[in-house]
Amino acid sequence: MTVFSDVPDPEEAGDRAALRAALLSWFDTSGRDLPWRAGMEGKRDPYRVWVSEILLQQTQVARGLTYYDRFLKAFPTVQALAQAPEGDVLKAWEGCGYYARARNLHRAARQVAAQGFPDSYEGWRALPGVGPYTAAAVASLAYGEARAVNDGNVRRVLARLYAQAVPSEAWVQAQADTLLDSQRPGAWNEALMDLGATVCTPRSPRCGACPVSGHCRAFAQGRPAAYPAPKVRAAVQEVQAVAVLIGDHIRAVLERRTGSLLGGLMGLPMEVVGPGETAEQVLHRLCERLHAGRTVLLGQVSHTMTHRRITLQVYAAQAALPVQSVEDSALSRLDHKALDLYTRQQTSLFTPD
DNA sequence: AAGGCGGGGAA
DNA sequence: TTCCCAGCCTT
Repeated sequence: MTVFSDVPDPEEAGDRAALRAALLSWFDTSGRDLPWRAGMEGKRDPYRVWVSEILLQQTQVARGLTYYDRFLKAFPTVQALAQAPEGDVLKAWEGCGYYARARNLHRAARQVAAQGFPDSYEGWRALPGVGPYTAAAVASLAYGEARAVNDGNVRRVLARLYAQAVPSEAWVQAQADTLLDSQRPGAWNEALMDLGATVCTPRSPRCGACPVSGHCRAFAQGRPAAYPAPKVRAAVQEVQAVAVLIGDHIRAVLERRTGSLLGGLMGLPMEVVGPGETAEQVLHRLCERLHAGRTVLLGQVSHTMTHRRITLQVYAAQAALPVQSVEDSALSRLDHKALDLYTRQQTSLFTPD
């Protein structure tokens, strides 16, 4: 069937070739200059590419830049990372979130230090913390393997090119595989992601600056921002908790958190207020466990973590327990907020309202 | 297939 | 506020 209008058909082979050429040409002149992109195309340093990809999972590039520099200064090679204690690795990651990334990266570095770097998608995929996206990124960028990445940028760009409101993971991967430029897989993957991050942005895409708007169905429809449809997200859960500060904001009693939430980090002794419980009861339980006495309320802090909003009552207490250096420990933002109350409390003693 | 996992930027 | 960010792992 012949189409007489000038509506683009990005699923046609000739159009795909033109689209590849246009996007790669744009990338060669307008791609981002990022520190982990040093080295020859398709032959980058696997360690640096790997670290950057883990850091950038669910983390914007602007933020990743700071941590990349900090992390590589602390652990310049995979051997240095493998030999470091986990606490040091988490300290370098402190504030970046999703701390399982750091712990998995550390575990994987110990495997790589012993066995060498994998040299294929499948080999990378077997390392902890390396999923389909990261394996494809490292394989294409450091080894020149023809693997298409599928991340949030790729999903959005492809959803718009094909006007697909609800693109499934399988659909995105299939389109990305078909569109991949097998001659320059690394550059192609970066080009698609750069386009998504700088031009084909979520809220207000800059279609006037887009090198492939002529191939885009969403643009032809005049409503690029309608694709993809927003994802349904779980409601934020309210959580009440109680913590005690034994010591001060420099040295305090800290416990290692276990489980999936903030697991591996250190923090103030803390307990959640369960249903049907009062904060007073939880404080009492906490003090019994620590053999602590003489509590005084320091204040309250709140902290939102995507899926839950934590309201924390913080009490100063005294107990015969060893304190640790706050500066040398990896703490969550929530614990730093709680520790900040100590400084405010001291100040207010001298400058009452 | 769905939910959990941090913290912050942009609109 | 809302939505999203170079995703991965567990259930």
